[in-house]
Amino acid sequence: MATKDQLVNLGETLIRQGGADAVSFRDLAASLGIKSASVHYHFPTKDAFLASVVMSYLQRLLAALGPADDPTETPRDRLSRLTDYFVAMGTDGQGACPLAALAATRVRLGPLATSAIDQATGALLDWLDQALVGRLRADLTLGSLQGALLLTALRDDPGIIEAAEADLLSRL
Amino acid sequence: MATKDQLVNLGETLIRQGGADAVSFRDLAASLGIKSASVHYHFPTKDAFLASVVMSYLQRLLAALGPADDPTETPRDRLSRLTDYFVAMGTDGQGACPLAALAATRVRLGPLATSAIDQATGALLDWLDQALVGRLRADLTLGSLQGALLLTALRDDPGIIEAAEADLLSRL
DNA sequence: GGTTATCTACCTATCAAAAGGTAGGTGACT
DNA sequence: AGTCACCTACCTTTTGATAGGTAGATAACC
Repeated sequence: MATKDQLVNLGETLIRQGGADAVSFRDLAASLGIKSASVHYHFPTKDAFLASVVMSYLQRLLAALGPADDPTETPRDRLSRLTDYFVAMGTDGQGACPLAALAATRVRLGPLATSAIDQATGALLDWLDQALVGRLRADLTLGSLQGALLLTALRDDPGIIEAAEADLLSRL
Repeated sequence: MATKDQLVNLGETLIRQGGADAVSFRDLAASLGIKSASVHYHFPTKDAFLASVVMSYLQRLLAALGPADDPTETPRDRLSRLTDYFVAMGTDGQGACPLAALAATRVRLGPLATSAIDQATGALLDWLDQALVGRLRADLTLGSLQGALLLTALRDDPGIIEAAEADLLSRL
């Protein structure tokens, strides 16, 4: 895997566990056996790095979610792909959703990271809005998952995110 | 108001907006017109300060919630006091719940802050558990509110936390 | 083919800023 | 005399960032 991708993946893990300030260019570099100055070769600023992590996460998530308007699927089919993704995050013990972790420190983020988070959240809400066709509110659905995942990490209890999935699917 | 209380209140605001790393002893001191060394007079370490902020928040919240076992009240009466508190936080434009903001950076917190967060979350879940008498899951209820409040701050849309309140109350 | 230029992905060395924390002092009030 | 609530003055560590250099690969040119 290319160094750049390794940096992004490592960054996502660290962000999920401790937010934006849990990742430093020195720590990132040390984990890969390079120097911190070399990280600046791939990402000019930390702001740009955080934005890359967010966009990488968004791309992967959207790919896992698939189309939101496939007429052969039910809203439940589509929603379950999102909840499954969140359950997987709650089960791997690596913390909350990177979006939630960064959102909690939003005033400290630069313009690129802020914009990436807005874009990612918007894209996710748009997908949900289409996928649910009005059966549930997109924002409340996403909020329930984010909150449950946060509590899952805090209490170290994957049962919470699993229960959140069951609850949401039962309401469709 | 005593300096110590002013520090705690200011800290809570900053934490709600940007997490633990958004508050520095220097900034706190400057806001009150004192020096950073003087903050150490009131709180030996930052870890202790964060723990104080959490416990102060918990006390205030529990006082607003009142008893969870008053037989003259319905579960809805009790839950609405919690949701009202979250709606008020979502409306003041000062960010998410301090517990959520700190939980997102949990790996960077010291032992005192970590323990305070665990204690506060536990107390809140216990209260909810009693208040809801099994009608809703305490953890999912709290998670929904935390997630909705996070999204409210992120989207700058108080309508989200208000909808979360309405949704929860409608399920009782 | 051999020279030259450019690009890639790192390096060393260094900087300034911000952070938490400590030691010891000072004036005021009890 | 002693305590309270502050102060000055420092220290160390960590941080993001920059300047400039280098080995190797690739491409361009004659």
